[in-house]
Amino acid sequence: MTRVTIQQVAAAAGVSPSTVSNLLNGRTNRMVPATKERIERAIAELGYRPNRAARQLRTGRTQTVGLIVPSVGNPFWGAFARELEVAALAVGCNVLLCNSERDPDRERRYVEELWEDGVRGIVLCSSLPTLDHLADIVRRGLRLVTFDRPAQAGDPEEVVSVSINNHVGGFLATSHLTELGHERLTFVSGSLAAVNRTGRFRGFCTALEGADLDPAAMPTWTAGGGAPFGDVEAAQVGRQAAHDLFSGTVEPPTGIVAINDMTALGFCRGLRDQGLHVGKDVSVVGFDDIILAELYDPPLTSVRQPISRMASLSLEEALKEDDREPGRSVLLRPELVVRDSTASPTGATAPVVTDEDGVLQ
Amino acid sequence: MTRVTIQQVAAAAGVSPSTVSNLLNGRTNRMVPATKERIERAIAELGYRPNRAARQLRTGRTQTVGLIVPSVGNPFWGAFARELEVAALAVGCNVLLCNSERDPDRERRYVEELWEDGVRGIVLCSSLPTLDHLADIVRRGLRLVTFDRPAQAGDPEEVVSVSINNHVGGFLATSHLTELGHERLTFVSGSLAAVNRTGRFRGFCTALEGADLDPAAMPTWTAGGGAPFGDVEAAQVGRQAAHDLFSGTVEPPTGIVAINDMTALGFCRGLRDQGLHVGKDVSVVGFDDIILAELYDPPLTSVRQPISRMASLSLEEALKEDDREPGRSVLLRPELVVRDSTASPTGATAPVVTDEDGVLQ
DNA sequence: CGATGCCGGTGTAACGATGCACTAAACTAG
DNA sequence: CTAGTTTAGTGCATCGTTACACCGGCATCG
Repeated sequence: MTRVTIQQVAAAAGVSPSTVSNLLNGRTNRMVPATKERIERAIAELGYRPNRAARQLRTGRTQTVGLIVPSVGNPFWGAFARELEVAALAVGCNVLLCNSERDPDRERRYVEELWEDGVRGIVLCSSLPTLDHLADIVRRGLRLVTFDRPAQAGDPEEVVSVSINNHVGGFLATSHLTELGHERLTFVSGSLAAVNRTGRFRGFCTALEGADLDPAAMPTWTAGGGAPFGDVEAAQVGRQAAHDLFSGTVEPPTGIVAINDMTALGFCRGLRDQGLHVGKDVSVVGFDDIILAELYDPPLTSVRQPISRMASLSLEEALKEDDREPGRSVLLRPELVVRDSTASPTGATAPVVTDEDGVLQ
Repeated sequence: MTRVTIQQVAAAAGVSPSTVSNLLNGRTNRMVPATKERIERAIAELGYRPNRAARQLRTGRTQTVGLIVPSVGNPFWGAFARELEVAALAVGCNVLLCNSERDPDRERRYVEELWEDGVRGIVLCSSLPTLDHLADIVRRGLRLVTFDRPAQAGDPEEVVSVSINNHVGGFLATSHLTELGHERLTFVSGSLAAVNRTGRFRGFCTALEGADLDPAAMPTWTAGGGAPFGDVEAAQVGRQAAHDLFSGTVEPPTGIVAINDMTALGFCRGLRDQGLHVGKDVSVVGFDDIILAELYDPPLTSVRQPISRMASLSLEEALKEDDREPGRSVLLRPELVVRDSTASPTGATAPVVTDEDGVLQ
């Protein structure tokens, strides 16, 4: 019931608390092996566990990293959070999870709070175009890693970013469709001025141009500026898009590139609302390759993010103490996973199916 | 950069640190309004924020609750985590999230760690049949709330539980199918000896009996005892089940009740693998009503858990200080959401069948 | 041989907030 | 007017750990 303190251990081992502390902090070179062993035995026998609060009070440090995601209700972020925790556990860290709901105020509040709580670093999944609202905290020494948001021109240079190459991702998704013969494509995303969105859209345009198609001639769609859709509501965006694009007078597209899988799935749902069939009437490519992409009917073609690798990298950067390499930006290459939601616009050809396990542990 | 301390505030307000502390802890009756105001102004001007570590070291308490879920990679748990955070935020609490991956060791380690870190309470999402591995910690004063796991006979009496009435849920799902005219039903779940599973299965049986059907005569399926499927792999379970049930020599069921939506979706995927159509050839009912149930094609009929309400309740119980009402068990009523994955068994006759005799119960 | 350096380890003052025990002043009652 | 009580606020020890400064003893060296 009463917690064991370092003094009790010291007493039991016949040394001073300082020596126990030295052992605990890896300064074993300052003691003879026999002493080390005595202390270790005492620790084991008494079941001693250092008191974190005391430790933190003294050092100002924690073994915790903060993770701020738009919403763990979104399977992509849930999966990422899980991977980050796995990585953290492996190096004895804790993850403190926060949902920003893409609210800049909330995001800032969380960053401040985490910083005040002395986290070692923060992995921030934000797509805000600027980090101005965090600049001062970063300057004061916060170790910040942005995920899924490549470094931008105006960012504080101390910030490190980890993300996929969105341009390539958008390109892969789009050229897959053009290669299948599609000539009328639409890029579907929420109205959020998200950074990853512009990259993906640029890739979309590049691929179109490569296929001698004019991006400007494509039917376009963006969420109405009004409601700033959250991450869980991403599906709503897609559904709305399908309704708008296929119920108007304008000739609808035959292929869709969605900003993420939730939006893509929502879009598929919207098509169904109107009796249209994904992979036959319309081809849809998603982004992220969440676990549900493969389960969907039809299984969704998607651009996969190497989530596990990205989680380790993010953690690593968030924990780095000194050898700061400011402005470092890690861009990983995404991979297109072709499934059944895409086909030639004739609807006749059956595409290749790549079935891979998406999960690890 | 240097953090503001309570002393600096005290100096600025011309009082002693004790008085500031008194204000901070709501003991405002011990000071004259003018003083209170002066202190408040000083706090605002200096931007003072109490140091949590120091506070915790002194008091032994936190404003944190622990949440242990099988895996936030699973959308159901992701959604729940999000709701709990919303509830916590409203009362100024933090949530420390941990993924147990349904590993009892990991679960125990997390509980211990959280307890040592002084969390105010823990919301544990475990379906383990016994809580013996946590009994001693609970006796030592841990405020433990189990979610999605109704109280069991051998549980420590201090434990409070919040969950839906699984028996009712299983009953609703199943009687929906029998009312549609289905007479051959199978209950699909992983092999985990999860508590919610038995409740749901009992509801399944009750409903069958109510429709004059014999549970024992139903084609059964349970995951092979070997691999203990995790939560993210729940979909695999369903897919496997579909393969087994519809590729053998035994006459397959026309209706399925799955232990949760992920399994249900996996099952649908498995049906598709064999060219069968959900809602036509086979009816499928899921459990949880995750956001993707509605997006699926066809939209999935599912038993909805009132997740938001359950989150507030869980938090409330986890934070309660004194007025313990031991062994309290809150059972909420689930609700059936009928969508397109269920219909009358008019469909064509099913293929031939094999037998994978897993045993239910 | 005295000085120097190193090894193995200890003493102690914090880190920042809390809350009990205490008190000076003001007020109340008899 | 004195004793008792309330009001408004203070002093100080303390939570458990850390890290810097220090120290005695022994080996080495010029």
